[in-house]
Amino acid sequence: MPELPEVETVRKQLAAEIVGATICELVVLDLRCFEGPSWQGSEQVIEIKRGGKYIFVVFASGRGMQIHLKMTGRLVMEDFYETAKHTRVKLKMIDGRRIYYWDTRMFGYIKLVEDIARQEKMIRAKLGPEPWEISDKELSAKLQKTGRTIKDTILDQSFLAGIGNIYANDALWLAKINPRRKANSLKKKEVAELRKSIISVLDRGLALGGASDNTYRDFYGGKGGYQNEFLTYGRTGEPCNRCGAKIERIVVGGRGTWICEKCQK
DNA sequence: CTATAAACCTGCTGGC
DNA sequence: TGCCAGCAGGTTTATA
Repeated sequence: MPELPEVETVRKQLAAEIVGATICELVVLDLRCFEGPSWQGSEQVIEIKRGGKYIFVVFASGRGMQIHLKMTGRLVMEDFYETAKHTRVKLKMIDGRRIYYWDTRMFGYIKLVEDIARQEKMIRAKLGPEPWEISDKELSAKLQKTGRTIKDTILDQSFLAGIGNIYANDALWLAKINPRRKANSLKKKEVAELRKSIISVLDRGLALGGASDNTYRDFYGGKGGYQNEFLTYGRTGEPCNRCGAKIERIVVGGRGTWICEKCQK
């Protein structure tokens, strides 16, 4: 699933290809993946930003696009997508190149807005800090305020931005914390370990270009590499990398959760 | 405040 | 081989 490392990988690639370029047409193939007015004229791209799992494409005019890949969205510029079954939106540039928004399940979208700076500000107001923007002390204080499970809490985008199910599972395993623990029961040492672990798995994901467990692909249509290094995610019955006990699948907060019961107390 | 569930969707998998 | 229930999980919205 596109989480922070996957979205950041796409953002970087998108920026490298289209900052400075001009988009002259946007064709909507499925209305469910598009919001906003119909496309008018040409727009030069000046910057591609990211907040949590959101991408913001900034135009010189002040207008722009907010993009969210949700579960199965892909932002790609491979020719294959010109005629692919699930291509939902096409973007054409004056130099002839094309960008496609592809999404099987259509949860994601491209949203065209009049004032992208204002839109970005609005979204950011709802997002918590990214994991490296918060100190152990601040994180401890925030966690003290909630009795929810630690896994639910770190998956909450208004608490911390960017973490999804893959990295949440792996970070908790790395920190040796049971996902069912209440957030306010974590000791300071555990909070520090958790923050370090979250940053560690996100950095690893970033270094490998994300996780392509099933549907995720980068801007060039390629796969990431993190799926080959999952610590727990989806590894039901496989041995724990630390102690060799079997990884078990449980459900926390209604979501699939993988843990080593022996390591994560 | 918290918790749970449904809704949005399609494709894949497991059981029979 | 085919059918169907169940599952995948980011986010919003509704309900308890």
